[in-house]
Amino acid sequence: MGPVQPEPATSSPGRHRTRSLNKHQRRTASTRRALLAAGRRIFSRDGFERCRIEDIASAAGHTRGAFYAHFQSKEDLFFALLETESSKRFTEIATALEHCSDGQQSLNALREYYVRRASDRPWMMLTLEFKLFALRHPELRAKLAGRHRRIRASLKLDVIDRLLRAGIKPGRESEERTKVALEALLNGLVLEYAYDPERISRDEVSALLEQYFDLMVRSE
Amino acid sequence: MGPVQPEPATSSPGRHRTRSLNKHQRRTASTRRALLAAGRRIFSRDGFERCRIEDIASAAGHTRGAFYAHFQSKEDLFFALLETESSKRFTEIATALEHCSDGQQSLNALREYYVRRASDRPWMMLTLEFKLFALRHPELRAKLAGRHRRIRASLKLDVIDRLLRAGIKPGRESEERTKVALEALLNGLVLEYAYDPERISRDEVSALLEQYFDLMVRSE
Amino acid sequence: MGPVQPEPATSSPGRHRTRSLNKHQRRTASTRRALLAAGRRIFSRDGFERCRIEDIASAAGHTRGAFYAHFQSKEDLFFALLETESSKRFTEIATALEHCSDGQQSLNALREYYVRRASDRPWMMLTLEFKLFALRHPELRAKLAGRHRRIRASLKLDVIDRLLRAGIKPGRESEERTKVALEALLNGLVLEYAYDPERISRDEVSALLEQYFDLMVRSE
Amino acid sequence: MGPVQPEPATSSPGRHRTRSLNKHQRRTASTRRALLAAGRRIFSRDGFERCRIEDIASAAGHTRGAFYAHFQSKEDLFFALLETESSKRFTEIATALEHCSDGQQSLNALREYYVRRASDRPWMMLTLEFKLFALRHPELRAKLAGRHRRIRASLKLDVIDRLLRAGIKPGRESEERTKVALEALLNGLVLEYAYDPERISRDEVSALLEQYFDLMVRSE
DNA sequence: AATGAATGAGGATTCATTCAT
DNA sequence: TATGAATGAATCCTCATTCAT
Repeated sequence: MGPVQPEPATSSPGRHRTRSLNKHQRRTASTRRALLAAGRRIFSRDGFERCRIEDIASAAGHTRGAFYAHFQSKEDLFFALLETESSKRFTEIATALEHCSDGQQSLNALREYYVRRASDRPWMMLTLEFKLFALRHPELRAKLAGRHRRIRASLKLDVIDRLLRAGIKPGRESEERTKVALEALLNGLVLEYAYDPERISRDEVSALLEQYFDLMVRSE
Repeated sequence: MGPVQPEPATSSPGRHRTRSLNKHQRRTASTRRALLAAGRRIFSRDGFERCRIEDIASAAGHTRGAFYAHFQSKEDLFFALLETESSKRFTEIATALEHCSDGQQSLNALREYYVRRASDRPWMMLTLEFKLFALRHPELRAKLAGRHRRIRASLKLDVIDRLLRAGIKPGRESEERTKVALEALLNGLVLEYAYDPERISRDEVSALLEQYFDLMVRSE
Repeated sequence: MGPVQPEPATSSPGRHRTRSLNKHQRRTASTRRALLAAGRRIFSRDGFERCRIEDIASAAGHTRGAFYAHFQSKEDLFFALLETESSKRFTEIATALEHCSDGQQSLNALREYYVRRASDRPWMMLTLEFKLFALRHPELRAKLAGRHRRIRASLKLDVIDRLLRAGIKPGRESEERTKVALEALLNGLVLEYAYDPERISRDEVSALLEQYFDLMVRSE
Repeated sequence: MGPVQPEPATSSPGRHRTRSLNKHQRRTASTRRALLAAGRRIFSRDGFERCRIEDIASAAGHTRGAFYAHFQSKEDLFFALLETESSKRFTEIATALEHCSDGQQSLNALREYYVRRASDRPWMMLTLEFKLFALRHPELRAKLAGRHRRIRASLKLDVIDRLLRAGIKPGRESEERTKVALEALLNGLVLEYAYDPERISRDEVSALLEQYFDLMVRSE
């Protein structure tokens, strides 16, 4: 993706062709992006089984044909979303943490990021969807888990681990356990809030998440 | 058929009919029960959209026809499950609490019940399924919520509310908020455990639940 | 049917059994009658293909089981209806004609009967249904036609032929052609009236039938 | 694809798209036509209830999927047939009448057209089918009648009314009544002929229709 | 004879996917 | 690359018929 960037205009005759290709490429990439965005929205709204490819395509302003020009199958888009969207999130955290000078600041940034994730309902629902998908397609569980692992590995997220290790009460919680627990409450609360917003408010969700983060992470 | 009767004096035609009906009824009830049990299993395994009626029927040892003799549609069975299974759970708690003599005992029973629920994966997955269903069928959300409310109302569960009110740290948490939060973590952890049992163990799940229960409920 | 009538009470011990059987028979016959009546109504309302056996049974105040105790299949009831209802009609005409002393009176009776048939919509629709059935089940057409023929033969309807022969304009129309034409207009008008009663009134239907009868039959 | 073009100057990309669309459109239209033709044939042969969509599709040389790409349901095709076929007939008459110079000629054309309609059995059976459908689906009767009315209105058929008014015996018959009666006999005779061609011949049908037309329409 | 639960074949419809353009 | 018609497998649901009672 990176090295494909063109060196600005050298060969005059090839130039037109190159530009035109770039235009094509740009259009292609934009279609793909649109499909991914639509997939994110429709998958999270309707769920993997229920959503129709036609709906995704038309939400992206295209037709089924465009979909199949970019993705092999419904599943393929689903996995592509896992990849791109997961990367996006992880990059977000990494970027946020890079701007912090000390551990305390980092921990605060992490806490804030954690709480704010609850507001991205589409992504939360999609996350849920990935897990449900894995549960219901045992034969693909390994594949899904593998991708997940690869994504994490490709982004040096050990920063978080180190942070957590620094933050968590010594000897009481493993980082993994902490992450799972936080993830679990986040998932659960978002679902409850989506299910019945009158039963619990957005602010209450935030407060509960903060409280739990502090319980699980803060040293004291 | 006739000579099977030990007391010939009372075998009036009316009685015969009654017995025969009972046999019918017994068979009917047993089939319905089998279908509900199968539905519980298959729904929680495959999800509402993905599961096929045929699978439910044959898991119950019957054919599609039998299914339709008892339920109008997949959705109908789904709602019937919400009803019967929810009732079953609530009755369980109520029964457990009735056997307690004081508040402390009751609180312990509640805590134990809460943690144990994590082991009933089918029911937990089904619960998740109900919520997802409501999210994805907005037109049926009201119906679902209404049923849920009616079920709760029909079982005097204010005991729990009173208990929680007694247990929770004064002024910090409402009972409703407490219940939602506990439900959320339970749902989330069960899902994570189901998704990847190697990432977190059953004991860790229990420990996290106990810890959170104590955080949310115990007065001090 | 005729010789089945019991000789009134001779053998004392058998008597009870005979009576009881008669009761049974009477009830049986009554169920059968009810099913035939219901079949007539439902077939003419919904058509052969569309109507459900359950609807017929419940219209007769019974369940599917009773239906199958009396008829082999849907088709069987249909043919039974052809038989009983056709006989009923033919008997009606025959009876009406028997009470006439001369040809003119008979012709008038016939004319009146013809016009009045338009009011028996169920029977007219059923007649249509028989014809459509034959058209759509070529393999059963012969069977249907055969039954029809046998029914006619069993009732000396040559009276009508003789009458028509006397009435119709000499040398212009065969009796068969006359009968077909009259039947055709009757069927067609009843259908039109049923389809859109605002387009043509019941009185207009009668008037058209009378007019056509006179055209086709009256000598002068 | 490109070099097939004889005139390279005009083959702009826009044009290519237009041609390509036309080919698509042509194929689409042809499939639709084939389905309508097949529907006409199969509906009239088997009836609305009895016929299977698969039979219609394969009679058109396609599969079920193609059917659903063009029509929403069996009913949808049925209504489309009502529309296209009715229009076709009405256009036929209108065209025939346009070529007539005086009233007498027009009346003869009308008479001839009326009698000839009896030979188009598929259309006659379909007409019957529409009426039966309306009778058996009361909730759709208004819709059907509405369509029928709209079709008639869209084709200035008052010519016929004027004609009939000129032809019919003064004061005796309304045009509407005349049309209904003629339609009724036509329907009825076609059905009888289809039911048992040995009972009445095609020539006899024609003769009866001519005779009735003259009775109902001719001034004298 | 009558009930009604259960069967299972049949048919409508949906939708992921292919393919000609 | 993108379109959209067409395919055909998959699945819901209906209903004639059977069968234990």
